Amino acid sequence: MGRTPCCEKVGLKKGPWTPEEDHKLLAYIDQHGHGSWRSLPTKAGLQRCGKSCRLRWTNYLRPDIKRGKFSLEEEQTIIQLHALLGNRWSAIATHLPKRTDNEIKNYWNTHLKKRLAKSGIDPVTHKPKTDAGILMSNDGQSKKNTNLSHMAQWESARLEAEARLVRQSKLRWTSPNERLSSQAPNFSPVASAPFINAAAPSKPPRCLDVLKDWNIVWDKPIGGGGGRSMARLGGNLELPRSKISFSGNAPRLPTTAIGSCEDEIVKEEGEEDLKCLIGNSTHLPDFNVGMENNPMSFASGVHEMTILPMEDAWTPESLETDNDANANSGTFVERYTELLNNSGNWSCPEGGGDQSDGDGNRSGDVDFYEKNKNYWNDILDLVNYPPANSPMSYP
DNA sequence: AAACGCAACAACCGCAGTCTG
DNA sequence: ACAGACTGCGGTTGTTGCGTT
Repeated sequence: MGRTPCCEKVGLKKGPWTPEEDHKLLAYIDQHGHGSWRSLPTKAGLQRCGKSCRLRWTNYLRPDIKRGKFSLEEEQTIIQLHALLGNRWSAIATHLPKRTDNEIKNYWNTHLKKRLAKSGIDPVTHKPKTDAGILMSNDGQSKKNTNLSHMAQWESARLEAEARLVRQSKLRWTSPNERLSSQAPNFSPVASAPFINAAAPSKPPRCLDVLKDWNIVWDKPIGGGGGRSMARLGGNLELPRSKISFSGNAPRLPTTAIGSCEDEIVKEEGEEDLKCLIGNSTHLPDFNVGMENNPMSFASGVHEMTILPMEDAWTPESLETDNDANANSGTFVERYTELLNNSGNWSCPEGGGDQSDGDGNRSGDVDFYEKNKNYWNDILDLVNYPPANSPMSYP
């Protein structure tokens, strides 16, 4: 289907906005609201197309925009969310109050991406560059290869999950009941989806579906290989694992160790922190999904996965102790920063601190779970109770 | 002081999804 | 159901300012 241009290009001004133009636009919107962007320029006396006005307003003139240097917390959030969401700037922006997607995108492209690259981390995949052997320790080539391989698998799982998410997201919103459910106050769409309500009417699920999908996909071992021996991702994280019965064609990936931040060589300012952040960014929770007993089998991916009542994923104590009380307190950044600060035992470990052997036998399982449980409870709170309109909770 | 290169940021472009008549 | 309008989004480009030579 052909599209007409958004506006008549002839005679319209392009390029940087002048203060006079800004003033006109501000004054008009202040008085009338923006209404239809197409008709706005004419009404406001601007020789601009509506799209240009909208962008100027959205990215620059809006009163609720914070400008200036990004804080460390904001940088952390961007990196973490970028690892999680990729170049979904609008989604990332919803968790950075008063920052626009355009600003975040620019900051990423001009600052963070370069810093990651200098740290030997591929800013696209958030994994060590393949030529970054120097970043690895002397533990041996096999470990290096394993780590890199696992990171690649992780990324593959992530992409796979996102692709399926996109394909199937529409299916989630087809029935009137679903639409009604989505209107429940203080519930993100994912949290208020009808199947969730049916399964757990009093509590939203504890899991961002993408995260769940990643874990489920990633968690399932392939071809034996010792099974799901390690859940340590990026840093020194190992997580309690779930057992999932696939009835469909969910992708199966091997599970091995992944690199930690222990092997850094580059030590420029901020880079160590960045590497650790990346390590954390791939720390995804594992959910005790309990598929064996769930009548809704894993037919084909995200859609089915979202059926699961995620209360099952956590211990009763975790449900009782941390979530509801804290679910909506504090901004995402505040809580995320606190989260990072409180997760030092895996965020950038000295010497790696591998919690698992290669055969899937782990020492200190319970302790580790107890230590990290709150971390993941918190992070799930963050994704389950996003700011209004947050795509973290589904479009 | 001028020229050049680079970084940072604003703005544009075009695609895709949604809305509406 | 369809077409056009509208909007959101991400990639890319253009401009500007600053530092270096």
